[in-house]
Amino acid sequence: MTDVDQPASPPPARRARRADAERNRHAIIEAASAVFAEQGATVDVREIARRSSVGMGTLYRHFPTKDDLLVTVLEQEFTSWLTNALQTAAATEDPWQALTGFFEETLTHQACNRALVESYATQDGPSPECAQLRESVLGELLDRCLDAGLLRSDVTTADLALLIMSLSHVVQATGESHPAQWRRLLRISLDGLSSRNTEALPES
Amino acid sequence: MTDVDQPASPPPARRARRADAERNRHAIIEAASAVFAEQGATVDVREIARRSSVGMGTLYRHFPTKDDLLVTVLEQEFTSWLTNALQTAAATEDPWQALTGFFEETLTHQACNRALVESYATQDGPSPECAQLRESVLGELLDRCLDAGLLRSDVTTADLALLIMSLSHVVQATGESHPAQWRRLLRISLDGLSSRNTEALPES
Amino acid sequence: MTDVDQPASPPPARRARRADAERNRHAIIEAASAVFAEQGATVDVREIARRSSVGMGTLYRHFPTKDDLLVTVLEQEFTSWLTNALQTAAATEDPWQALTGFFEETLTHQACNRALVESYATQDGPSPECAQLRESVLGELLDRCLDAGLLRSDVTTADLALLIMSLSHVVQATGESHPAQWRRLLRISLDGLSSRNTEALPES
Amino acid sequence: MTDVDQPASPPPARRARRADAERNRHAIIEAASAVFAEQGATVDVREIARRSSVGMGTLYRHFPTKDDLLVTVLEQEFTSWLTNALQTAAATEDPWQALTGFFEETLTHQACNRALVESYATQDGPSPECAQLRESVLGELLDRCLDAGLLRSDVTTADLALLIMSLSHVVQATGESHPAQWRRLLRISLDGLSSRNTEALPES
DNA sequence: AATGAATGAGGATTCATTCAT
DNA sequence: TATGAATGAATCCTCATTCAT
Repeated sequence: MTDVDQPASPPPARRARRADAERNRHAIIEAASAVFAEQGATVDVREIARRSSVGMGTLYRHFPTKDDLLVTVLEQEFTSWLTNALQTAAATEDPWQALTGFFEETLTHQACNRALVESYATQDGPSPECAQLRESVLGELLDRCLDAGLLRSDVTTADLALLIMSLSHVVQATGESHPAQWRRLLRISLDGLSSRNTEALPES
Repeated sequence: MTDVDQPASPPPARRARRADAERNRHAIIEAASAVFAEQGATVDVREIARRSSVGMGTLYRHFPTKDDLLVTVLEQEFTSWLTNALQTAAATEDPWQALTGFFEETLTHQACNRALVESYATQDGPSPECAQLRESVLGELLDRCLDAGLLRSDVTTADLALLIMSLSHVVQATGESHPAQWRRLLRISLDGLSSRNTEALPES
Repeated sequence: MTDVDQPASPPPARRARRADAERNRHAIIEAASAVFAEQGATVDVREIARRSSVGMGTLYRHFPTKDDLLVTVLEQEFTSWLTNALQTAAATEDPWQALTGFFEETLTHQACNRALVESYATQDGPSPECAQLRESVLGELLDRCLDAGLLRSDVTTADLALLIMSLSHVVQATGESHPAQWRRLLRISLDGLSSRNTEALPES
Repeated sequence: MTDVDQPASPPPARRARRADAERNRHAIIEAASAVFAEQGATVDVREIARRSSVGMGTLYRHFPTKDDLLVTVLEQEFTSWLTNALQTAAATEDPWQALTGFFEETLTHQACNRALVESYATQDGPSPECAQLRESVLGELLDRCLDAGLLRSDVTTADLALLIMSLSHVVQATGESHPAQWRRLLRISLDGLSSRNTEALPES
């Protein structure tokens, strides 16, 4: 009776293989994530293979190109970042606090990720999906603040995105030597966004 | 006495060599400056040799390392930038105008210089001398504004330097697609610096 | 006795396995045949596995080496070619017609088979059996023509075999751009074989 | 008096360098020629570098691509082959003898050159210039024979070119084991070309 | 002092074959 | 027995730097 609907006790070999491969894939992404973060996007692919204890062939089976791997890693980092941020923001009642917290957390996290920050240079995110997700997160945060009259009325999500990008570079540059310095810049920027400033921003 | 004013008929070979060498050095720096600006610090050294119409040997005689050349170029760009900025600032009566003008000009100029902006990532200037020079320029601008009560009283030159760095990245990233976007960020940042914001900045 | 005609309700696993294996083997050969023909002997083995819907392991269980597979495919193609040719020839009364028909058909068929034509480069057939079979087919055709006094008396089967080989390369090289060109060369060669030419061929 | 117009006794360094580089270039081509001939176009570039006692960089300085090197080698071999053939043909009074001799020599030479023969598979010569040159040599030989009424009147240079190609493969395949066999095929083909055969060739 | 050719260690990617499930 | 993931040596090409002339 209790066995009804229970899938076959010894899981099919197919599954097992898949699980192993999936584990490898994860190991690769994990290693790549770490290595890219530490050394930037120019690292030797072999370093990633080594760290994930995987042969070159395996790596290239999962990611046909170094760049594919990089994009995958960045997408994942982006997504997890934004997903977390969304939850945290949703859990925060005060709109201003939500916005501030989002910046704090974002910058704290991206501090030591070279590849992530590098990626800002060429695009505005690793993929359209990520850009879209970021757009919606920023839109949410922005709207709440705007509705509460806390921000200049003409601030856009693009402004916020660029703010993150530029402050990320600050975090990266000062991280080791002056780990707290970027918070001053953040404060300055946030103060500049506040509705206390009434003059219109220039057209983009 | 008799030698005075005698331009030796066969001009001293030494001097000629020197002049030649100096000309070469200049050509290399000029070319490197352009190439680094266009393509970033990763360009092939041969491209620089080609553009300066100089052999590799000559290039390496003047600059024992690619990095030496890069540093020299950056130093020069830094210096000329800051020197000009100093003059312009001195010629501007209004302290606030001096500060904003400085940012405007700086960012406009560095927009298309990839290597220069890249260089912010690793250090806060190519050399201590440059850092010192920047320090004094920023100090000058800052002090005038502080004296006039235009800025938050706890803003530092380090803050200003990082602001330039962060906005430079914005300029670089948006330059092609949205050439005017960075001015919005600049306005936001400057507003955030103004003494209208009374709260103290966090300790660095 | 009682067992006769009884299709054992649970069909013997052994036999089923065998049948499956045989089916796989066929699928592999079929796919390999197509792929080798299209792309030559250098194709990735994975392409063959893919096209035969079989895993790499299965493929390598049946053929321990890529080359084994290639040889098997070539043997089969050789055999079927020669078997057909033998039948056609037997059904053709006129000896000369039989010979020319053989060449026509052979070359038409091998036109698009890259691996087959490539294979001529290294050996004179994929296996001794094939060589033997070809020998007998060519011998048959040759003898009938010789008996009828249609060919130079010192033409050998080796000559005919090499003629096929050489014309196959022509077919391959001109197939796409000048699909009819090889028939000119064939005519020339056949005319050169005819007994109209009385001079002896050089010793090999 | 005798010194007038004499270039500077010690040849300028520039020349020396050039000469050395030229020597290297020649060494590379020589080595590549040998290696390609022996092992075909798929050899490792390093083997060529090794045999020419040159670093990889030097090789790639002279030939930006493995294929460039191959093409250069083939062009050179083609050109020298055809140039020689042209001279020999011009020195041969009898048109038929000229044609025969051309085939003999050509096939004897290309016997052991794998890459050269391979090259026929994809194109009809390494470059348009070579094709043109071959066209003119073959045209010359052909016309003389046609004028003398020795060949079928509808034989074309394209027929001759394909004949060379196809017989080259024969030479290659039989070279080691039956070094004289190809001459039989050659004789057969030439006999097939002779005006003794009056039937028209099929349209191409 | 100038030239530019030479060097060779890397770096990304492929593919025949093996092996755990 | 079938599967397809894993392996890693091999391959083409680049580029900072050195060196003979």
